[in-house]
Amino acid sequence: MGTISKALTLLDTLSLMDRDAGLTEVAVACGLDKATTRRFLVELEKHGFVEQLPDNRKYRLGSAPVRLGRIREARYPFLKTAIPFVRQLMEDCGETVHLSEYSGGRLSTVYVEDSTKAHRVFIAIGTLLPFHATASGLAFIAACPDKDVDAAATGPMPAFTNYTTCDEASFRKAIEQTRTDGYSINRQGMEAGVFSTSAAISDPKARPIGCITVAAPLVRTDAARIRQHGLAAAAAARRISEAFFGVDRKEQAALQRGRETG
Amino acid sequence: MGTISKALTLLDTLSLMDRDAGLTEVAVACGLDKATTRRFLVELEKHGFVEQLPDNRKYRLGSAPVRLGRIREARYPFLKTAIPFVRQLMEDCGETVHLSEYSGGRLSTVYVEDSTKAHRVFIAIGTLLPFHATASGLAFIAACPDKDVDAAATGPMPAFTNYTTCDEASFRKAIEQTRTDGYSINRQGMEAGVFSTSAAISDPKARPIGCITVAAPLVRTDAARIRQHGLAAAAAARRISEAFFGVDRKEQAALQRGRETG
DNA sequence: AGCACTGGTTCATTATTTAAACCATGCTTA
DNA sequence: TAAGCATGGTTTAAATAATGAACCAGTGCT
Repeated sequence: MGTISKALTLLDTLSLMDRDAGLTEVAVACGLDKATTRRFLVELEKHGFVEQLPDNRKYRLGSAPVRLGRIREARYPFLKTAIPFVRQLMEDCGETVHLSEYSGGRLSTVYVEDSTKAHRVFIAIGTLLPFHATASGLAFIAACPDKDVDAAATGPMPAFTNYTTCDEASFRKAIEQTRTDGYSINRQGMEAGVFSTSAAISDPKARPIGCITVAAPLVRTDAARIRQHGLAAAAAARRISEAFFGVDRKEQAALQRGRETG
Repeated sequence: MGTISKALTLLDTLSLMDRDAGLTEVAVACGLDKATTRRFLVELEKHGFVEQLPDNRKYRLGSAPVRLGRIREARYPFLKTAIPFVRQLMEDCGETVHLSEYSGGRLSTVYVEDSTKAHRVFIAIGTLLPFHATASGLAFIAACPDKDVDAAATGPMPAFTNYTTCDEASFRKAIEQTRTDGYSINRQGMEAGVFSTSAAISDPKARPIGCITVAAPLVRTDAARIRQHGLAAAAAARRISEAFFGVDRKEQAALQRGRETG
């Protein structure tokens, strides 16, 4: 593995830790040598991707990503575009809705709109969504070309609960179902007591870029309601796609013009 | 320079380009070999920091930073805390107000609240703010220990306009003035026709972490008004600091408790 | 067809990264 | 108070990965 990959993996691991971490702690979490870890941390810190607290010398995620993230959002406002629809879907369903984006080979949660109900599902931003064990993953993969389905189907499928689908046949069946329905369903595959439905958000060439997912406590769901959530999610996904790629095209054109004349 | 630094510099250059760039374009912009550049881009893409458009093979900033940025903000909500005060300051002054953060050895703009006036100052998110040529940089450095002032004072000071202060003596004088006033002033040092005032936002141990800056067209300013903006900025900075480090401490404590008991 | 550009790849050379052993310091405990 | 131990941080020869000149292949233009 290249050095850059290692460093970015370190950054990733650090970002998934739920508190500031010491040097050795980071080292063991990444399976790297202490000296190496430190060199990485120092270099990452120089660019603001990591910061070391002056008080206790612990490390944490720095603020450079928020700057870059803002730049990206300013040019390619996926979140900005999607958030209103996420909120709307949450209000329509009354359940926690989350938005995920595909990036770096993985699907991860980038925004959550919490249900206002007392009994609700909690999801942390940054959560990774395995393809086989979540509604989001299923919806995403189902929207991909068959070769990606095959890759996912033949990869490892760790079980997170007793309900996780871990064999290829069931997985492929779920994909088929998702493709015919237009939305995916996952029943307690990732977390016990949670029932999710999801729909992929795709670009104009039908390449998926992320998905929008409704996560409800099992006790509040039945087949009819799930179907309702699923259809609502699919509709929201379609609307986000239109809004996003609509404005994007216009903006691209405007930028282009600006560049050519100025 | 280490490989990681080079890669992050590439990422940085890419983020500062105002459109998607081809391989060779990126390579020359970074002063790297084409092969190296490509290796970097591929590795960065694997982690979502860069994405290659399938249509024209051009590269652009990826979405991983927005995920990491969201994680950071969820834990350490600097923007979330500061934005209301930025907005308030904009309304009070009627001028564009921007918020900057120190990270990776540089001060950069992370948020902008545009004035509602037709004739106003425009600032792009991600803009780098040199210490000697901007009100923000001055405010920040003035809030640092003397050794940092010395480092900045003896470094190179490129001129951006005819008004930029480029000599050590004037720079030090400006720092002194800033320290006594509690806010900094910069008159056309970065851009002709722009007059800015800024105040540093510091942590409880008086270490600055960023600043808040009012940028007005020269024609709308006079000494009294500038002073007014400066004092307002200083007050806003203080309030942000209180709000931020107030909630932060509480959250830290809550997290700590959660960790210990669970 | 030929040219001038792209994006992308190869491979011997070269430089960086690695990790074991090391030091220094602060905290806990005997 | 002193010893022990965990922590952050540093050094080194050995191992590994980065480098870049030369290369191929595709595309659009003359």
